[in-house]
Amino acid sequence: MSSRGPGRPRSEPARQSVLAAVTHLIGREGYGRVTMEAIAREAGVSKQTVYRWWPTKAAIVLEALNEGAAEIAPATDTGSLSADLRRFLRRTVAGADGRNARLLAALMAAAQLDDAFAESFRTGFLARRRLALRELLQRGRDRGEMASSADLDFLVELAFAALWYRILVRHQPLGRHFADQLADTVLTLALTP
Amino acid sequence: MSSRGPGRPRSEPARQSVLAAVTHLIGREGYGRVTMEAIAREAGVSKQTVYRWWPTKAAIVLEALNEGAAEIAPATDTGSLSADLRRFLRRTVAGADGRNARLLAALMAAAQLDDAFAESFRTGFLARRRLALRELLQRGRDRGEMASSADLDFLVELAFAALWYRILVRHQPLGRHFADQLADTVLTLALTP
Amino acid sequence: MSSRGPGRPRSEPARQSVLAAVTHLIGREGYGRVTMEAIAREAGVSKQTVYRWWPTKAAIVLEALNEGAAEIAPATDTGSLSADLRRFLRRTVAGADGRNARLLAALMAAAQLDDAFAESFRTGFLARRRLALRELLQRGRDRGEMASSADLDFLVELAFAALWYRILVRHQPLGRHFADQLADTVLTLALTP
Amino acid sequence: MSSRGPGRPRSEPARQSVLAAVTHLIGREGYGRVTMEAIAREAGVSKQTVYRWWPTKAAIVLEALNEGAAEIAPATDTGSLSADLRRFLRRTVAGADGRNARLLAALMAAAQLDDAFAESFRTGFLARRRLALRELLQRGRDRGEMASSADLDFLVELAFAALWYRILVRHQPLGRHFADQLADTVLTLALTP
DNA sequence: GCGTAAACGAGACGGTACGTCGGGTCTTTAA
DNA sequence: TTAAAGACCCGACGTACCGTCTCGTTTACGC
Repeated sequence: MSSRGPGRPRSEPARQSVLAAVTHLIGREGYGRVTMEAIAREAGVSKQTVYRWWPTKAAIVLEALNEGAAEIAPATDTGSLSADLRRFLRRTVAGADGRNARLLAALMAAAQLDDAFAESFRTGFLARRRLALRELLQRGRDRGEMASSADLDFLVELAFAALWYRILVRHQPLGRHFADQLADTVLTLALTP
Repeated sequence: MSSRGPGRPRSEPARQSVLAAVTHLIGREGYGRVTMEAIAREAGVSKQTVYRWWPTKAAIVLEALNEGAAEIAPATDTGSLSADLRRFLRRTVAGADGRNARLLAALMAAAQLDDAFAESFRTGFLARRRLALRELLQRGRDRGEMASSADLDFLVELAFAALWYRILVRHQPLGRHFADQLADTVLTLALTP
Repeated sequence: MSSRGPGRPRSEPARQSVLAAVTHLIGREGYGRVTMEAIAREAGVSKQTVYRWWPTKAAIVLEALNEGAAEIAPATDTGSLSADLRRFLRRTVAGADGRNARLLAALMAAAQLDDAFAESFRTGFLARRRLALRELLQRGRDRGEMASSADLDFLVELAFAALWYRILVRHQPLGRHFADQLADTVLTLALTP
Repeated sequence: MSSRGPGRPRSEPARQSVLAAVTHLIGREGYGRVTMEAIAREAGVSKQTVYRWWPTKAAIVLEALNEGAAEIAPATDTGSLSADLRRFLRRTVAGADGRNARLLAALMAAAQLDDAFAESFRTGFLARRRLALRELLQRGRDRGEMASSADLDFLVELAFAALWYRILVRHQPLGRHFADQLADTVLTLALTP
């Protein structure tokens, strides 16, 4: 059933130690100073094995981020827009803190340097996260908790923009207070005609 | 007064052709694919001359951006918060469009890769622009055009966050409509207690 | 009798297609540009199968050479030193021409690069061929067709040296004329006290 | 006069330490086990510098050989064919002994693996050495010390063939005795009609 | 004017990392 | 047990840029 044809199967330990290595190295050196060579060395894996499975450094980081769970905060439906929003943003902000902040910043930087990666990052990562929040807001609008004239896409963009600005500029902390402030802001705008 | 001691003076043509080269190359290849080597070649200048005057690629881009004018939009005082805000954001958004968008995105990416540059970018570029907008809002508050409880720093952050998100993600255009939408948003939040 | 124990028997077609592949590839690319990888690919055989039966590229070439017949020219005894010599050298020169020249040159090159192979090549290939000619000369001496002071080993060495020089340097053709010229030379020296 | 234009001049120490490194490494490891990487490392020179000046390993060896003096034995004219021949072959054999034997064998091997190098080796190294001996023999013939029917090219080929065979096969030593034996042989053949 | 001195172009230098290739080995499924 | 397939670790390949270092040359200034 799980037969995968002939040939030596891919080494799962190798895969995981590469992901661990990239996370560790970026935390220690910063994305820009991490090389494919160093990743392979740190992971105890040959360069060839790295290149066999990932085309670029950014692709490894992306997989490491997805692996570390922190999947998109599931928009559990509490029945209240306000509560849903608070919960979603708290989870999202928490997931972008600490070690992950470095990885996320690195990905956004990589997207500016590599057009091919930018495309996959935009549609495969950013857009999916925007969509999750948009559906949350849509539910609120369907329940009549929002001015019908509200521009949902703009509100979603505003929330993620604020989050990314703190990730990239790092002049203010990411925390519960920030998440709640953001939720209040979105709610205020949603209710204003 | 203009005495600069003995020795051959710095070549202004060389300086300008480096700035032109970096702008041209980033537009054509993208920041990540541009090398110091290529900049010198394209500018018809020796590598040494480049390194004599700029420590990093990012420093050249920063100077090219300042050179191309587009200084911080001067917050001319019209007497009305609404009008000031509209004017400021329209100018700022316009200055971040087109060719400059690539340069700005490159700078933000460089800041993620190089901690030393990040510091100077944060305090010398981003903070100064935030300050300009903050003073504009402060004037409005002093004139009583705003709820006294409004969090000015947060509003400023929100405006620039939205701008940077579009610069970096490029999923929606930067334009007059976006600037006005942003101005309206800030104003709404400023008036809501 | 032909029982070779349990298990799948060695594939004769695989063996032959490896030998054919190595001959074909060396003719097309030259020994140095042929890789084990390419041999396996060209032969339609897995790399493991190649390594299971031959330790090195040179070993394959050596087997290919022996396979292609051209065993040591048998020193048929005509009763005359002159005729024996002529016949032996004509056959030997002919066997070193054309496609085999490339293979022989490759073997001599491999012997310079790999000491282990050099040893087996020296004693298992070169020495056996020298011995064949030496015995031919010895028969002539026993029959009194040669000055008793003649240094047989030196004459043998001279003949093969001339042959190998043409194989390796390729500035003059290998042919019947060359073989006869060589035979005359050896005979002249054998007769001169 | 010796002006070499602008730019940093080539480093003579670097050049010489590369030549020394290649000689040392080949003596220690054998030509086949020496890599460009190891040459650069041993010479304390960057790989780029090696590749800037020599296209292949063989080219370095060739230059090292010419550098180590041992230029073609100058065919000083003693007035006697026999004496000239003896002197020439003694010098030539001596120059092919010891450390140089490894280098020469390596060059001949490289010529079998790389067609481009083969060409330059054949015409730039081997042919020039054959020519020197040919001129020596020609002088002898002009003085009437040789049968007029003698095939000079064949005699030259025979002498160098014998030398190369010992270099490559290494079954007998290169020494004064061998050189004299060779001289006697050539002389005998030159005198026999 | 004439020397001093800095900036300039050219380009070689020691390095580091790139992305690829091939070497041998190992691990799977199929015959 | 052998075979095909193909992943594995390893190390070298030849190239691209890095930032630095000589060179010879040019262009100001101050004596």
